[in-house]
Order: sequence, then C-alpha cells, then structure tokens
Amino acid sequence: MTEQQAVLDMLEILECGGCVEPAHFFTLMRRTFRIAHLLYLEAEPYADELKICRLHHTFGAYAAEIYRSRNLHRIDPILKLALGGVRPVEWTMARHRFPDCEPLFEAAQEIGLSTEGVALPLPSPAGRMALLALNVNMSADEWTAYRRQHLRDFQLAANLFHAAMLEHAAMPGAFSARERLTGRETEVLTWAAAGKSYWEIATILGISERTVRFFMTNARRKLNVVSNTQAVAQAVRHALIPTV
Amino acid sequence: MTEQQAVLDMLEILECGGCVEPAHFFTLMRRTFRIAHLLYLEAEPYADELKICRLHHTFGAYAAEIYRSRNLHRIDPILKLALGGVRPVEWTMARHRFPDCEPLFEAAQEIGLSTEGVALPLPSPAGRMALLALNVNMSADEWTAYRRQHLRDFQLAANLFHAAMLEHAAMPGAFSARERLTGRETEVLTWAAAGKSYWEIATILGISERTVRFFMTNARRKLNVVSNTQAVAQAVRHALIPTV
DNA sequence: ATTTAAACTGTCACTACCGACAGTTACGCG
DNA sequence: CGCGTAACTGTCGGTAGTGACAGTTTAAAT
Repeated sequence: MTEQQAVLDMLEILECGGCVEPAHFFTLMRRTFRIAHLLYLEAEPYADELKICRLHHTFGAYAAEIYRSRNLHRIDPILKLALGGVRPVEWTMARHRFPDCEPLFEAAQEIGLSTEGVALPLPSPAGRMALLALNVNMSADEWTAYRRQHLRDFQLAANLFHAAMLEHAAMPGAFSARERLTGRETEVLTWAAAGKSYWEIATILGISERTVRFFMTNARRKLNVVSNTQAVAQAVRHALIPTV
Repeated sequence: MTEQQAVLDMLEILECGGCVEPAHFFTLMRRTFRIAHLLYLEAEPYADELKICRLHHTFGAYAAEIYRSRNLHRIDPILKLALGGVRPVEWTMARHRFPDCEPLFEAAQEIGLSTEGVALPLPSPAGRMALLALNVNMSADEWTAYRRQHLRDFQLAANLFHAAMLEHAAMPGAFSARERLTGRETEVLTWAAAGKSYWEIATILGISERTVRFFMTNARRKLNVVSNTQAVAQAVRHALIPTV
C-alpha cells in the first residue's frame, strides 16, 4: 500500500496548510494521482452571467485560447452543473445530458485531450462558488474503477486546497499590501455590520461614542470608502470581518 | 481490506443519492465507521446571532437539553470555527485555542460523552453554512491514526449527504422560502453598498428620494435587520447583490 | 531615547437616515 | 372584476452618521 501511503501523506501536507501555490498543488496532485490536467476556478454568479475571480489550470495556453475564442464557456455543461450544485460532476455524464455541448468535447479531442474527468463543486462562504476539475488520461472502465477508489481523496484534497486559497487570498494584494485594519477597527466594523449604532457599539466595547467614530473613520479611510454601509460591504466581501 | 470495501460501498450509495434521511445516514455512518455520535447543523449567520435552519443529531434528548439549558452554544468553539471557515475543525484543537469553552467539554464528560472528534464545515450556495460533527469514542492516539486514514471518507460522505439535504428539502424558513427581494430592492441595496446616498441613488435610478427609502425599508424588513449597513452586510453575505 | 502606531476623548455644525403617517398607478391572474 | 404585488410619491420629526477642529496616553520598535 505504498500508493495509499503517498495519498495520506499528501493529504496531511494539504491539511497543514503547506500548499497555497496553485502550481505547487497541481504538481503534487499529478505526482500523487494518475491525473492528466487540473483546473481551479473561482467565480461569482451575477445574474445569469459569471464573473471569474480566479482561474488556474494546467491545460496550457493553446487550449485556453481555443476555449476562449470559441466561446466554449457558453455551452460548457461542467461549469453549469458544478457551479450550480454541490455534487461531483462526471464529465461523460454532463456530456450525455447536454447534447449542445459537443463542440466542447470535439475541441478537447482536437487538441489531444482526454474527455474523461470529474469536476468537484466547492461552495465558499459569501455565496461565491469554485470548482476543481480533474482530467484523466485513461479508458472509461479504468477511470470508473480509479474514480471509485479515489474520489474521496480528490474531494478532501479539493476542499483543503480551496480552504487554503480562501484563507490566503482573503485579502487580495490591494488590502494586505495597503493599510491593514487594526483590531479595534475590525471590531467596530463587525458590530456595525450587526446593525449596532455608535452608541450601542460604544456601550458594548466600553469606550466612548467618539472613539467608535474615530475607529470607523479610520476604517473608512483605509478602505477608501465614503460611508459605513460601503465599508461594511467591502469588509464582508474581502472577509475582513467574521461571518458569524 | 474488507473495511475499505465497506467504506467504498457506502460512499457509492451516498453518491447515487440513496440516502436522504438523516437518521438513515447516521446509521450508515455508524455502521461503517467507528463513530459514536453525529450532528448535522445548517444555519444562517444572522446579525450576531445564528439562525438554525436544520439540526439532526444522535446525542439524544438529554445531551441536547443540557446544551440548550446551559447556553453552551454561546461558548462552543466548534460552532464558531466550523461555521466561520472551510477547514476541518479538530475538537481538541478548538478546545485548546478557546480557554473559555471548558464548560462545554466538562458537560460532555459529565454525561459520558467523549471529547474527541472533528467537525467538517460545509458551505452551501447562497451563503448558508452547515457542518457535520463526528464524535468518536477512542483514545487520542487511536483517533489520530483513525482520523488520518478516514478524514477523506468523512469529508466525501459529509459533502454527499449535505448535497442530498440541499437538493431534498425545500428549505423551511430559509431565504428562498422567506420573502425574496424584488428587483428594485436589490438595485437600491447594490448602490447603497457602493456608498451612494439616497439622493444619489434616486438620481441614478431616476426616481424620487422617497421611493429609494421605500425600497430600502422593504429590504430591511425582509432581511429582518435594523439599518442599511446591516442590510448590506447581510445582502453581501448571502450573495443577494452582485460584487463590484 | 526617539519614533511610530494604536487606542483613546471632546465639541460643533451639518447631512443622512429612518419610522410612521397616508396615499396612487400599473400589471398579471383566477 | 376584484385581488395581490411591485413600483412609486409626499411630509414630519427624531435619531444617527460624518467631517473638521484639536488633542492625550500607552506600548512596542528602532
């Protein structure tokens, strides 16, 4: 059971947060499993459109260009199913359920990619969605057996990597590099997000109302916003204040 | 590897959607793994409170009563960590990081429950959070080894069961069932989150300032909040308004 | 020992927000 | 047609938030 051991070791590395670079994670996954390609996508559903927040993959620039130029995202059933649900999405299953998506799989074969794989939906706090898609280079029967054995590993690995991505980039460049909020500023914002007035926050924190205003003003300045409402919106979006 | 086989079989059952009853799932889990008790909780972060949407567990009525009557939810670090993050939460880890939570673990020992276990956060679409907590009856060392081997199984099982729960019930008391925001209410909230005043929003939308207030008041009522700031915080958390 | 940052406070004047009063208009559905 | 729902508007009075004025204190880092 050397393979089993390798898998468990890898999962342990991930759980200890030892892997935040997508490239590193992809390498680790390809070394541990018989995976041909990986893709990690984080997006926000906006109306019926998708706003892509993060995208990392190993398919290469050529494949990406094909995908983009032919507007394959419009017909990609894997995107639709994985970002809209919470269950693993089997590529061939998606293919059969959506006859319109053939151009996608034709394009894959055209550039020599396998059409076997699975996509794992990864819901995030704050309504964002992500997915990790795994592409394998094996026969259908082989894949069925391999998948049965390793889906649990894929799922845990995907969850842990996703967690690392969320924690890591909770404060994307702009905020971490720019002025960070102090403890009090965060506290005051948190209570404001809970609907408390200055007077209430002052009472809760045991300080004067003026001081609450002081922290709030500093927070507004640091976040570069004009109102408490906007500040809280920003803070929630960037996970600067706790959800619960 | 009979145990391995049993695990894989169970996961397959779950993936085929063959288990939507919590009681059934719990039985299946306890038969397959060396798990003493399970708890599944689905909640919405609501202001500074938690609104519990669904709760199923095997701890029994007595334990539940103890938990409720002593207000242990206020100090439960597992709730806090699992509903606020995306990583598995080890019970002993949580215990060490939050010294205030001793009464919780004392109560557990008092009624003969083990204090070893793990809680798996399960984010759902639409900003809701859930968790599956697993309680085991083994020594710390035993648990460490067992956990290492089976965390991946727990995670996949939790995800699949959670998926079944989401697909199955029509969310009693959730946002979808509760009053939904209308188009204008969403628009007004969106602009408020962008820091616009009533007057500005009125100008942007080409309506009167009073009407903006009208929509905002309706939104506050529907979201059950007391200020625009809190409304925007909720809306962002629940992905009711688009991210800028 | 000086600098830096965080935490803290007071007052004035203005603007924005918010609840409660009481409506009108337009559209779809049974 | 009546019913429900979404969109829309006016006015009053009180409370909450915001900017600009001008500070003190404490603790850690250089």
